[in-house]
Amino acid sequence: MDIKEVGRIVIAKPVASRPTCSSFRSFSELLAGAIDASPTNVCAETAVAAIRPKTVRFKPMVNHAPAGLVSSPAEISGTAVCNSSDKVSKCDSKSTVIYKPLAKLVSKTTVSLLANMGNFNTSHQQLQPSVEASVQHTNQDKQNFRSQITSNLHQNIPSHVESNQTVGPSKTASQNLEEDPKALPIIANADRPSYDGYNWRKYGQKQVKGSEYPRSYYKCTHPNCPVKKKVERSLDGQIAEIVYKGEHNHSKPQPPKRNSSGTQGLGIVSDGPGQDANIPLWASHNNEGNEGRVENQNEVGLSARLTYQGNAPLPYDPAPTGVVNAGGGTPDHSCGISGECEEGSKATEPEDDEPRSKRRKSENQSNEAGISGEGAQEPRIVVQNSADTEIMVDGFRWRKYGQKVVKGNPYPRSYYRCTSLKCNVRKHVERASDDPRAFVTTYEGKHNHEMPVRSTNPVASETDLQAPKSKDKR
DNA sequence: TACATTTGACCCCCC
DNA sequence: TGGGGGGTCAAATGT
Repeated sequence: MDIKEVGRIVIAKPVASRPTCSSFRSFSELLAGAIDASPTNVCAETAVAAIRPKTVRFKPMVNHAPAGLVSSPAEISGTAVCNSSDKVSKCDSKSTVIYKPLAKLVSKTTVSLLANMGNFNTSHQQLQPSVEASVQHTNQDKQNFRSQITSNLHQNIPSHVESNQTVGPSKTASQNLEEDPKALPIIANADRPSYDGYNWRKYGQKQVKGSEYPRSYYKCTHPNCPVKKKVERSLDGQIAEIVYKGEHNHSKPQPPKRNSSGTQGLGIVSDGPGQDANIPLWASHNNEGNEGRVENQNEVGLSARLTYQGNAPLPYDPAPTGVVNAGGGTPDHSCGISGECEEGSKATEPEDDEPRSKRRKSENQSNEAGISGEGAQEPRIVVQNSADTEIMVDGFRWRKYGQKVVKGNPYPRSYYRCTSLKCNVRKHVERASDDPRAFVTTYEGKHNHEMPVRSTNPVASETDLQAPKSKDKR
């Protein structure tokens, strides 16, 4: 334990003063002692990094995937110990800290998210397996809902990795870690892929009326790409809604390629630029920049939603089944993850490209509120396809147990419940009555379990997740 | 030094 | 037509 303590100190405070402790041994030694099983070499390297007096920024550390995610001292403390290859599960994303000795901006939300992500593997060694798994999974998903897989292979790759429970991300998704690009180390260089697979630059933030939290505005960093998105947070600081505007005129940025060592590409930057946001990649794999609305449940119990304004279908959230087939902008979205193509066809309608920014938002909000109210009433549900629909969205598995046309909305509302035992979380998804392009998902309850698939944890972009900053910053 | 983020101010749209 | 609010710009600031 002592050793552990020592290691903690070193990592957390890579200051020159540290060596004063007479009892200190070299970091590598300590590590070696603490971790018998782990390869000494690795430890040594880690130690060096930790001790390095100067602050090492996350960006460079692309290889250490979850690095940015963890910043809490506790996590940090675990880093040294965790490097042992055998203790992957325990180490999780903590190792990240090593690269970020300094306290970085991590919102409470992020912290909680991270906590939820406890299982998320952090060290690249550990990650590698899971990452690959994720990638494979991703590819599979793609195949499931994409016809143009070949051309777009890169698009989904980042998604899963990123996808960690964000928000919410959320970034939510969030991812979740979508929000603070800075905190989200991986892949966060010039290109900061968010959970939706694209790179965003924040160009504005504004306090919106009626919202306690600021709305963040992002632009796709791809040259000449007109796509923008705005991320809103709910009262609890979680990403509540992400609205995309415009269509990407390019494919998703090539995700960092993982070399044989599997070090690269581990990082997932939440949209937020993350942060954004936070919508989990998995949820947005198909989010090819189009407009539509998706939602991400970064935080359990959170009612977050993702909206696309424009032609684009909403690929990522299977719930809005209709989205997938939307003929609009992105032709490549064949069927949703859930494979509910049929439903999609029902719900799908030709969508205009006309951006409806401002008004749309307020309208959607009102719709959402209305929806929530109805949901509470437990409307009679007509069960359809109850057996065949088990989908994974936002990192959780959902089973569709009903669909119903509710009053005031010509579009059917689909009801889903979490497939996890003992979990009573439910959600329903429907198109906004006044805007078929918008999907509103309402969650009820909180998950009492972790995400079934770690690799898909949404990571919210740090930026979006951050608590509203006071203007005194300057 | 370069780049990203922050944030006050301005512009535009809708009611 | 004016006011309010959302969206964007761009200088300042941070990393």
